[in-house]
Amino acid sequence: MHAFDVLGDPVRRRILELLAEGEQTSGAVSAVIQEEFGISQPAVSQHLRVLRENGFTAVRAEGTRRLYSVDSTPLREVDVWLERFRGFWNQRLDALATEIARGKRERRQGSPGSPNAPTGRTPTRKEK
Amino acid sequence: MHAFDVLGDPVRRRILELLAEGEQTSGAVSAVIQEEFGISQPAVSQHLRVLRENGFTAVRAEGTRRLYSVDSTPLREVDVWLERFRGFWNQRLDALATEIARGKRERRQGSPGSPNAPTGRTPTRKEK
DNA sequence: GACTTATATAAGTCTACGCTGACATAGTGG
DNA sequence: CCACTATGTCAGCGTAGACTTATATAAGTC
Repeated sequence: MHAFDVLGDPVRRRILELLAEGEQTSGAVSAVIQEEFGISQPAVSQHLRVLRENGFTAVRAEGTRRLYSVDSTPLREVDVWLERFRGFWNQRLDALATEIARGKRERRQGSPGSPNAPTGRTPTRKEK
Repeated sequence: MHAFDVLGDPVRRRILELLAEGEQTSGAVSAVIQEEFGISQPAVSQHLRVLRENGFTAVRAEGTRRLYSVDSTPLREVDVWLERFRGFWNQRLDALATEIARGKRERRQGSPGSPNAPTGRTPTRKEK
């Protein structure tokens, strides 16, 4: 299974965002996700299992609790996949700089269209 | 719709890989995808539409043909999302360097486990 | 106009996946 | 031992999305 297949779900992405901030109990993760996405504890647990089984998280027991931490190794796969597109970004930035320089020289045109601002936070399923 | 939602499908990822190599006709893309994934022309066309409508590709007409090119802007969203995990990669590399140095000093241990090699090419749905 | 090629769209089918409620298992403390 | 908390697992359900076949539309040729 490819990393993108795992990350194709907004709940799992959100879980990883939460774990990126630091190790957390299953219950704490579940509380946030239940609140944000309006799904049940077993649903969250299933997502945790997908992440665990695909290497995105590590888990250790502490009494009755399970503490989950992120394992970012599989995310390298995403980064590697992105590599083929990074050249395009640089080209577009170069083109934009050229356009701005031309705009300053000519002093007649309106401002160029601003690039898309990426989403700051993953939208919840409720918002879709 | 988040970029990861679009990229959560292996066909769409493969299409983008093909387009990253250069502009192509719908038909050419379709031929490769049909061969690799064993799906029909309309199925490929539907995926192209998802990509188009979510800004991942640009299309221009040339006679009866449609030429598709990649627009990598939405992929920035993926890159930004990845940002929070990059620190972890560096930590692991630092830890690995330390481990190797320790290994050389002690001269008694086997070689440390090698990191996961990322997949070179996206697996096809047939292979799953 | 009739025909061809190119490919997008429409309408219907099917199943994988994400969900649920119930409950099993593990651990703790009195 | 019992009651409780924590959370993973089970079994079943519903639907979103990926698929199909049929065909509409666009462009070009003779």
